[in-house]
Amino acid sequence: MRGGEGERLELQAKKRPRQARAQATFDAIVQACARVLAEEGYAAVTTNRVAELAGVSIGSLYEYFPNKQAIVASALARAMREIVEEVGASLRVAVALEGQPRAGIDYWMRAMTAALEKRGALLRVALREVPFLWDIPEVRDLSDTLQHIAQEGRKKSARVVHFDDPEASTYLLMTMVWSAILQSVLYRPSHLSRERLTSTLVEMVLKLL
Amino acid sequence: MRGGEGERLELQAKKRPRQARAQATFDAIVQACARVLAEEGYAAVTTNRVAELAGVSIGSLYEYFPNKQAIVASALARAMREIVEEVGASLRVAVALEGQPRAGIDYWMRAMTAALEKRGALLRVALREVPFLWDIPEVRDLSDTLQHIAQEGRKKSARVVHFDDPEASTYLLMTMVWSAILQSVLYRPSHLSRERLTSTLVEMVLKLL
DNA sequence: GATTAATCCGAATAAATGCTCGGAAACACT
DNA sequence: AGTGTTTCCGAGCATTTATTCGGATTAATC
Repeated sequence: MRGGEGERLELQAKKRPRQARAQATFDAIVQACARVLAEEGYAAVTTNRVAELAGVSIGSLYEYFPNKQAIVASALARAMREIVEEVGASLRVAVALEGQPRAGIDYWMRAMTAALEKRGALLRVALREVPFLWDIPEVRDLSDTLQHIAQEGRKKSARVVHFDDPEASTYLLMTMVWSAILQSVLYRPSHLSRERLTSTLVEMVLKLL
Repeated sequence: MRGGEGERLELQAKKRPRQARAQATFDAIVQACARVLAEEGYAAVTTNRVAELAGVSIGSLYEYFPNKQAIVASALARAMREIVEEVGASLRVAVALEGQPRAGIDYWMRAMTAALEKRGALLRVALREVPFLWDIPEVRDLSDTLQHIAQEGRKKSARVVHFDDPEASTYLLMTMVWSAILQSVLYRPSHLSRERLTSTLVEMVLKLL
């Protein structure tokens, strides 16, 4: 019942399922946890609720996870890996559109938006309510991973950021774009449509390159 | 003991302290709560802990607050009001520096950074761990308030954002700057100094105006 | 078919903690 | 000093909920 400070939490899954049946319950648990998180919030994630929704017994949870946090961590780590994969793939497409910078940037912005939008509810809860979020390796590394992706794109592209400090400006550009998209997904500003924001964002990025 | 979904939480203080003695305990409670939040995290905020640190009895807490959440809400609302005030004040200074846009932007960026930095630990916990954060009016309105401040600055200044959609681009610019600063305060990227980031940020903003 | 290992079950346990309530103490006002 | 109001106290109640454990059930292996 501790929170998110001193204690070292065990966030790894306990044991690998060996039989197919076991793999199914393992997945059911992780998936059920993700659903409760997204639909009911972190406070609703009780071990009993997750077990119930997964259709397994409470005892089975502790067969594969050392504690509640490890279940949540598994669910969130999975989502992060998916996001990184989608964002990375979209960058490769964008770079392939070398000839038309606007089209490339546009595609990339929209892909990032889609990747976050698809998991909006989950991300909202994760970022706002999960106390040990930043103890999850996949989350902690996300920022750096995105930086790598951005650097990679810059190197392969003809366009370059031309400011005094290329590293700092690349970092900032990526951070700003990512934050703006995330913000609009999480906060859902009512007076400005997503479409309007995206196209304006593309303009701004082009101007900064 | 509920979390952050369906239930309507009472986040207002219960009753106003009438005597000076009472005002002192009221303040002590709010301040103690802020300290526990910033130094030990939300999970450490138990009614007993706050009472202890405030040097009052547990019973006294419930004299002025209907529940635990109201105490946390009071502490955070106070911080938000202070931030808005500081950011607003710094904008007025920046606008007064009309002649030198670079100096004005620079001053403003640094003031925002300072305002957030000063409350870094508190903000980190608030944004990452407090489940009902967005039910607090002062927090919910923060984004809009910042938008107003930005619009105000734009109107009073000679420089204008020149993109197809002035409203969207102003919104995005403010969001991006705010997010980037907040991000760097919360995340503390080790490989890039605060100074480096700030000056680059100033460059970028100038380029977008 | 017998034996071993993996998986699943769920009532019971144990601990944490938000909050109440009856009464004592301090204060304001006459 | 007397009276009513405000403030303060803190042991105890009530509830929630993470986790255990002994044993039943099913699958793999010989």
